Amino acid sequence: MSDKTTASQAERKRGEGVKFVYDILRDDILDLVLPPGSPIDEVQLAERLSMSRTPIREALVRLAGEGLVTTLPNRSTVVSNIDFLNLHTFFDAMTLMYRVTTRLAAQFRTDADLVAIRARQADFAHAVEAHDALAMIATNRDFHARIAEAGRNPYYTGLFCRLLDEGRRILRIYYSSFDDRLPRRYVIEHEDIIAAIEARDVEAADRLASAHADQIVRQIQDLIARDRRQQITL
Amino acid sequence: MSDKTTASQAERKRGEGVKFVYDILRDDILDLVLPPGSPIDEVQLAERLSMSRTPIREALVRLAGEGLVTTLPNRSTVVSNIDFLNLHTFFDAMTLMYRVTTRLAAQFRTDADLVAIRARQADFAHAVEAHDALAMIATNRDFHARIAEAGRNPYYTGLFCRLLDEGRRILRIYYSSFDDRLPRRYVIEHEDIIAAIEARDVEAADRLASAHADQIVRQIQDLIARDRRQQITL
DNA sequence: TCAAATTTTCTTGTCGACAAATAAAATACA
DNA sequence: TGTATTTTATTTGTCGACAAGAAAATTTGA
Repeated sequence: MSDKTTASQAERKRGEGVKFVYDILRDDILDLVLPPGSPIDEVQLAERLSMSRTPIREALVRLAGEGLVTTLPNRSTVVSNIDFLNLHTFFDAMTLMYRVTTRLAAQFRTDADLVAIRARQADFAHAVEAHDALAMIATNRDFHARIAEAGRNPYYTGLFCRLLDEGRRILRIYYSSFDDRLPRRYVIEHEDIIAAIEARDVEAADRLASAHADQIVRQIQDLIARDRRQQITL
Repeated sequence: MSDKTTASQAERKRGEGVKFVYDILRDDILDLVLPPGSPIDEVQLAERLSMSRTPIREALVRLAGEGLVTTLPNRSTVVSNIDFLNLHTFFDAMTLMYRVTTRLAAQFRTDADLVAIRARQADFAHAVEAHDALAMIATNRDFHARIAEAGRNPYYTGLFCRLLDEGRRILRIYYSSFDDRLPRRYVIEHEDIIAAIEARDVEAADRLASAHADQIVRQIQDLIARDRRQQITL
């Protein structure tokens, strides 16, 4: 389990209990520390975090609302499965949100947005140079989430972040197969997107985001196909 | 408050408590029985529904996840406000989801979907004939939600339903101003959309959904403008 | 030996109670 | 009279406990 759990022994402030459990579980689910299908035992969690079951249940309700966890009535709650059969719906929504949020960012971004976006891009470039696949996944997510924020449509941002998180989970499965050639292309594509947003060029932003999304979708599909071949050869 | 609350005296089955409160609160919020800003007293609710605070809190957490309720730490939870200043983000997302879901429905619908969609349209037409504005809002929502389901992308369906619900709240404010000429146009537009979905004509479905969305957005904007003028004359 | 029925164990959903945090009321002070 | 401070009251967040359901284990019967 996550290392943070051991630090939980320290006394927590009142009203932060739910958020505390929520964050731990969420991280563990997205990092696949808790892989899909893992049962979540309330009692066990309660004594490990040295708190009552009440805040844990509320955190679980919240996670269930985001689809990260599935609650079977009167039976255990488990980490939601990844629906590999219908991944195309995920890719479709992902691509659309990439486009829409980047468009809006080009339209509504402020200078402060640009600064923040560039900071995330720096983090991403750093992760790529360090060949740290996990950090790449996380920083890429933050980069695009920040662009979405600059677009200032909370409905899109909400769905997009959910999709990015789900993507984090999917990529995490195949992260071992990463090579270092493709990511460099991503860095350049990010730079192009930033340039379009800075120039307030909506159409260019749309085109670039679309291409970028296709790129990512293709990579994931390649990783899945490669993985499938490996499983067959074994 | 909702009439259903009185029926709550009857004994409920174990495991349905949360859903019970959730449904009641959700309906009351969307029907503006609980207008934006209304405080929600856990204790009061608990004794009114004759149950403990635990399931009520869990229902509130769920509602907070959907943005229908806002929880101020250590203070009361209130019904979320409608952000009239940023309604354009709502309209934008709404229009996009209308288009995307209708497109996908034209692409993936089954015959069973068509039957179900037609049934919803019948309900809608009935509500229009009866000049029942509230029923119109509800049946219109169900009609489009069913189309979204036929599109088979749960990410889109999820966001779309949220938007439709929020729209239900907004329309509810102005429902008194409805006239009976516009709705008939809606019925015809619905029929056209159904025809496009049946013919699997993706482009036509997109075009019609787009026009339909614009129509609805324009109507809401008109209602708001009219309301504003009335407020000034008063 | 295997299947059906029964018992046991375990987990969840709900409850009532308590303490911290905040809001409201009351008091003191200028 | 109006403002600052203390006191009271209300409401939330958390806790431990209990009972209903479901799964696992056991027994019974063929």
